[in-house]
Amino acid sequence: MDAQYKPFEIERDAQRFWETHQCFKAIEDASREKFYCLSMFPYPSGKLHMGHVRNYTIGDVVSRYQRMQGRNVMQPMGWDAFGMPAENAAIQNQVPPASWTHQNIDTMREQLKSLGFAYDWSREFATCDAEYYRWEQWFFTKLVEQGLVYKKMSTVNWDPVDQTVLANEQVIEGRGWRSGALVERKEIPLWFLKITDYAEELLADLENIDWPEQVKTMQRNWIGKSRGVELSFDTRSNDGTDLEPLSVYTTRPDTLMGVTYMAVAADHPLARSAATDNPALGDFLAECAQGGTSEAELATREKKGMPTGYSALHPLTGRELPIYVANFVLMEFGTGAVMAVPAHDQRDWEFATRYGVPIEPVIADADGRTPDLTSGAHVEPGALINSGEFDGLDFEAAFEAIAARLSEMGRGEVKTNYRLRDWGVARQRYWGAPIPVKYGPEGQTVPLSDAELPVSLPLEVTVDASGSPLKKMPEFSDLGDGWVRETDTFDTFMESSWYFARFCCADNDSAMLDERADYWLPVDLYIGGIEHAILHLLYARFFTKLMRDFGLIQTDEPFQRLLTQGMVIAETYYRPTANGGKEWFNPADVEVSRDDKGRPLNATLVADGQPVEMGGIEKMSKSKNNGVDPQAMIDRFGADTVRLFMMFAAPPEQSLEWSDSGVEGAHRFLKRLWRLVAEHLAAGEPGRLESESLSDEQRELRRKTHETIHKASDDIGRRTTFNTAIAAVMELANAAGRFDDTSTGGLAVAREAIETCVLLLSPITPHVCHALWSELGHEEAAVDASWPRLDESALARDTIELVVQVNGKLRARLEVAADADKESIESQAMNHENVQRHLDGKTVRKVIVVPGKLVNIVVG
RNA sequence: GCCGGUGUGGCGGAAUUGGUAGACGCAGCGGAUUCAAAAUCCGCCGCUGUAAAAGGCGUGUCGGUUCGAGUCCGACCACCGGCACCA
Repeated sequence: MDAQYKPFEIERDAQRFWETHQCFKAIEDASREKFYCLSMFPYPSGKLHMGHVRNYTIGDVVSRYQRMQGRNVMQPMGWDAFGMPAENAAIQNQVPPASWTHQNIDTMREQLKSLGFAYDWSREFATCDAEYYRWEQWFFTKLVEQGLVYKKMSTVNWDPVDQTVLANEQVIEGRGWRSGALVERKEIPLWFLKITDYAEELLADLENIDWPEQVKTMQRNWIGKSRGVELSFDTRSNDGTDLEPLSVYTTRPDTLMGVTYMAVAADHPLARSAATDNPALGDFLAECAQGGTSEAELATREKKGMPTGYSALHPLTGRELPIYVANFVLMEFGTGAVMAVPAHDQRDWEFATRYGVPIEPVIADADGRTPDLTSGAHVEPGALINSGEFDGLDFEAAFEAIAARLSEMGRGEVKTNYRLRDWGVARQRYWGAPIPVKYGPEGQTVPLSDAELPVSLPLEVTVDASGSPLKKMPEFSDLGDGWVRETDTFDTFMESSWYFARFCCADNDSAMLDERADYWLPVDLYIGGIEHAILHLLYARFFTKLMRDFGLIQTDEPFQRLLTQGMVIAETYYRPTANGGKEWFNPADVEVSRDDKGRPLNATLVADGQPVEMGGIEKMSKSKNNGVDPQAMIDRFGADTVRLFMMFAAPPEQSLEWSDSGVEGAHRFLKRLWRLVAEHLAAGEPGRLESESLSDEQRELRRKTHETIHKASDDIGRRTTFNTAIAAVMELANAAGRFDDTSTGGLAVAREAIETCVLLLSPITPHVCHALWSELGHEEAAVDASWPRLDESALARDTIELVVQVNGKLRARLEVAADADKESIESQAMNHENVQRHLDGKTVRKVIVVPGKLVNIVVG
């Protein structure tokens, strides 16, 4: 064989082989166990970035591993092709979003192919294809018929200069990112999907899926199930006339006697009514309507309020309570009003302290005393005080007693509440799937019939910064006879909520899904960024249940197992600029000098030799100019090296720091592996492996081989810690390299070790393993080889090493027979010279023997 | 602000169920090979200490549980992800 590792030839040949033999075309076969492996499909933003490479390498490693386990594997790929960046590019470069998107797809498809991923490309689609989104439109009309869709007023970010709706991302410090104008909150009618109808099932079914606990916890908290009481307060205007009762929800009815004021949202009807003859309040409401709608912005805003002059009557005492407007109460949330108990809620406490509202404790502290409220609220539940007949009751009893009293009076009921809100799916944008609805001359709202579908998006458009182009295209929106089309498009989360199902039967042009979906679903392993832990993953779960209830599929959950991969990060370098900003330099253009211990001293720009500042390690991004181009790395080292480095440098869930020298190390290992095989083949023909009559050295290498099979199988199959699997294979390769027994028996043991290395690595570095497997004389291609089988008998040992501790500190190591009994281990440990030194003059109080591990002698 | 996470040598990380802290790799240092360099191979490599041992210290900080804590508990600090129109 060629003594030199030539990655480019090898990779070209392997990829050609897989393509000619259609190795990765997945065919439904009820007699075989299926494995559906899916990585989150990319948004075609231009070029592949390192985050994609990491995501798709993980998926490919698992797919190829499962294939070697004998499973019928399906790994598809497609494009999440609708979204804002295409519109932004269109505004900047005067390119229609469709052609920009398709060009990007072509570029990125080529890049994916150069990485050798085992995709079934026959299932590929882009979500901007009408053949895809027509089914989404069709399904939406069915949901309308089912009563799972409705239209209601909702708040959006309004740019008063560009006259357009802005995404939260486009609101920077309360201003429009293009116009710089102060953003206003504006109410417009929008389409909603009733995800809240499924809140309970979305919560309960988390028990049945194999997801990271942290993701499940985030989803649970997002759904936010709580048990509380909904109650109403009578209200009066400042002149004493009765108004509509004010309804609130509380999870702490036990604190009811401590309510000292009420707070309503700025857009609550009560607030609006109070503002009609109160200009100062009107100004405050206008101030509250400024800025973005995002919860992060609202929650970090300075908490402000103003009295309405109206009052509420306490349902039990009849006491008059002032009603405030507060900028932290949201109309979207619950009833848009809260009862405030400043003694036992920190936010209420801060508000009351600021505005001089009374703070009255009604819950005792842990010692049963009146809590100290000088520096904050006392939020822990406890026994009631200052609450009349309810005094002394604990949280549970008080909850029930007060709820029962309110219920008797017809003023309130126990209620289960969810934090989850319905899903607003309408966007006032062009580059998305048109919402299939029309409006009649008498104000009718009618979902389109099957015959009227699909509503194709017109592709030749001029996009500018002022609103949706569809609104300005009568040829699209005007249907004649006074009928007009809806010009809003779907949230792009709609497309990504069911694409995994469409991959099962992407070629069906007469139905959304067919029985093939039931063969492949659920996805056995789904891989993607942790940033999708809530929204995308929750919407996809919801959509799955909708499709199930409509009879399209049978599965309850889309993704049985989930792997959330970490970010790819890299060092940043900059120079301060004259205007106080920073000019960022790409790590590829910077050289770092180090001291004699390898610590970085300083960095210089290669181009001019002048120093640059080190800005710390950050997520790879355009803004910090610290992105490393995957293509440049593939062109330099080959795909296998890039894949190996990405899998080796960190476990998949953690962030991965890019390191050029780490990549070189990975490349070096592949060269060494190549040479290992070449030298082994040159050493002669191995004989038969006689596992019963091996020398000690042969037995030791063979044990290492099978220990490695054991570890790598567990690491890849169960733990998905590819880094430790690779480390184990490196150890085995190092051991095989040191092994210089060239007898026919020795060569047989070496052959087994080397073939094991090649097979265990083949999911990770498939090209080089394809070539090496063939060099090792196998007719069958590596891609069709089975995963190595573990021989338990090869793991047996005669002696094992134990450590001896004295008071928990390591003092000696012992080599003992594997079957040694406790007494002999204890006496060997006691008699060890160094142990004796530490026992000298002390009394042995206890000896702990952990079989196979250690002995701890406790002395005093 | 709220929800979730992370923190171990000069660096990436390993230690899977409470039981040897630092596997594997990178960087660095020393040597071999070479006319020389690259490549390759061999050795050393937490801090401190010693002639060499022994020993002491050490997993963000402070405290606790335990024969034994990177791992469990409490408080704190720093950083990261998400917060419903970025995808």
